[in-house]
Amino acid sequence: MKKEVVTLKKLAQILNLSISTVSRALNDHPDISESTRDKVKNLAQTMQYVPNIFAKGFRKHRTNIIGVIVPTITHYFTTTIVRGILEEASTRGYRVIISESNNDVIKQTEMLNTMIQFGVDGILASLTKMTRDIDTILPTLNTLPFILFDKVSSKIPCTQITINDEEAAFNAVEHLINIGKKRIAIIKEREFSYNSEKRYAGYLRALKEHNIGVDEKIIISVDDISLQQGKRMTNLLLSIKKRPDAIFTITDSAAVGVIQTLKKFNIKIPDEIAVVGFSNSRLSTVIEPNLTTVDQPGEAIGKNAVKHLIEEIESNVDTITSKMIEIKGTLIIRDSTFKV
Amino acid sequence: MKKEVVTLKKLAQILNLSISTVSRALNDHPDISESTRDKVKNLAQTMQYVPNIFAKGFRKHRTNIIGVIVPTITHYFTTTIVRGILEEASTRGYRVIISESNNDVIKQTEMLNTMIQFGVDGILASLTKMTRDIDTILPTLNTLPFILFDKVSSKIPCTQITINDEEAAFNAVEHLINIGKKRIAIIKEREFSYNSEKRYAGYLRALKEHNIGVDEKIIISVDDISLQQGKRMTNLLLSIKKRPDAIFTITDSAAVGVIQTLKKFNIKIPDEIAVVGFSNSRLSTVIEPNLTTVDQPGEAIGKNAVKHLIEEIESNVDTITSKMIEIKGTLIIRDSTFKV
DNA sequence: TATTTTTATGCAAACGTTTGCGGGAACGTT
DNA sequence: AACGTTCCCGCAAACGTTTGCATAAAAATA
Repeated sequence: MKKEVVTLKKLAQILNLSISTVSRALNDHPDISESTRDKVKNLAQTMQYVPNIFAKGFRKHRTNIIGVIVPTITHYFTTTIVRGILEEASTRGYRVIISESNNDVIKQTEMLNTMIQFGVDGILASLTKMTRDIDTILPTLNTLPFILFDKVSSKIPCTQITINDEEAAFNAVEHLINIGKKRIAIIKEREFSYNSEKRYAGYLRALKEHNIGVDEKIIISVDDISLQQGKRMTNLLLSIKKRPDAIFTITDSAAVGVIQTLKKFNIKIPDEIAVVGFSNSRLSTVIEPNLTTVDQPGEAIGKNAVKHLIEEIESNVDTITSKMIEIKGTLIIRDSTFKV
Repeated sequence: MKKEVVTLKKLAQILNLSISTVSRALNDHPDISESTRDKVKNLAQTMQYVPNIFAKGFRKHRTNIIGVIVPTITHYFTTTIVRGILEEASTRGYRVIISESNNDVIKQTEMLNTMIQFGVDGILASLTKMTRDIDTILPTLNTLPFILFDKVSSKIPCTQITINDEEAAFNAVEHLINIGKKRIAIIKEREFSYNSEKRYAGYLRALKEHNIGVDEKIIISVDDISLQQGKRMTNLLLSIKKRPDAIFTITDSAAVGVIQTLKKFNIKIPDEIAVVGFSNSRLSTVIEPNLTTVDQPGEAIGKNAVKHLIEEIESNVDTITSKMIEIKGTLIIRDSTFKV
């Protein structure tokens, strides 16, 4: 069960060198001659020396671990981001510990704290819906490198990585206009959701640039966007006098709910009502008609987030200028808006 | 930027005690009087003392981190397991580092090694498809606590946690028989997949117990089961003389492919051909007709895995008897097999 | 050759914690 | 009064690394 553990001391004894020399040799310290460096490295290799991470972290106050907090780990889009994070972190020699806040602010702050006291080198977070509670985040900002991704908040001064929500939504709505739709409803979340607001802004801009009036009646805000809400809100939209001829939802799953209830009422998609979602989740090619949606490059977001976080971690300057980085999402046109 | 860090030494100075007394007080050592214990704990509380995890891990050879390796993190079912793992680990005071092997054996062993040398207390793994390469796993078995979940292998002597694949598949196929199907095809993976084999066994047992002959022609094995493979194999099944009247796929996404191509040929589901999947993924209620499938309690699997791993970690006996734990999956009957 | 500079190495402290051991004080027992 | 226990607590070593400083040997310079 017990393996003989190889330490610097052991290597030093065998080579008749001091511990410090061995340490420096392995770390490519310039003071060490090439010959001894090689000798040391060779022995380390053959004896399978692995540095004790704890002694190391203990000395250098570095753990090479980054913490990741996401609201919901079961969302497909989130997992693609996580994949990007894991990959980039791994190639850069960092480990990743993950927590799921379940959209619970209390949990989220707990996680922040345990991660910090645990000693992560930096934190990557996608926020809970209740971003109003930014006070719970702010203290960590000047404790360690901290970067937001996907679900971000403009009120928190740190670098943030998102997709170009506004622009992507603009493109989506413009596409609806281009196919002749004039009365475009939107199903979005309430003000607290950063992404939702951005997409809403894109929606508004598209209408404005094409001289289409805004009708509050077909702007639906829900607390918790979901497939079920998509269904309910569609019922609501169908009940008003002047029905919309297109529905843009800020989420694929809501769009699925929309389509399902439209079909229930035998409403032709896209002729009578077109539907656009957001995310390009796996559902979008399974629902019929296939859903026009915005593909979000999750892996790219994850990789970028890690890249910037590690830059902050490894830079020794104190003041870091926060950057806002937008990764481009692309509109994917399918049958829910475009009849072949 | 720099926070004054509170250490045992600092507490000791303030209280006029020795470092060791403070340490023991915080760890509830019986040698310490109640009064000083309280004093120490109070001060620690107010000064927000947090133990340096590295000094601690360095001393005790414990990290309170468990490593998790999964083949694909974007699968919904996997994420539900991960959710269970995260939750259970968190409540038990463990952190979780995750890696994704992408079904690459080389990567998988690399990850095992980096996790071990990093110092995790134990590892939870769901295997790559190529479980034939168990040699890459065996060495870690007597290095540290190791438990398999979901994608396991009977050839590896360690405790394993799965759902009751055989039984669940049996139930699924029996259900098909009960609704009058007599010629039931199966789309499965090749022999290397443990889950697939188990489900296949359940399929065979159901046929046998109901005196239905086995026809090799409608037993389809593929290397890499997926939606596309579901489509292709359905085409193949439709091309043979005596068509099946039901198709059981060991995966939901393959079942979706099956349904999509059946619909393309205007084959009535379930009247002409019924379809059953496995997983109860989100797709199963979006595809039409809704898919009959087996719900797998991912969270329960994750929690159980963590529970047993931590038991192994914290038990000090050397010899651990491996257990095989099966979590029950339940058949969910929907429109793809049952006409309302 | 004497002196300075360069090169290569070793010594020892430090990081924050845990823990075996030793011992003083208080108490109870003869 | 002398002894043995029990109860608390402190000393100091140890874990494996890194690193500032010192220093011996070699090389370069005068």
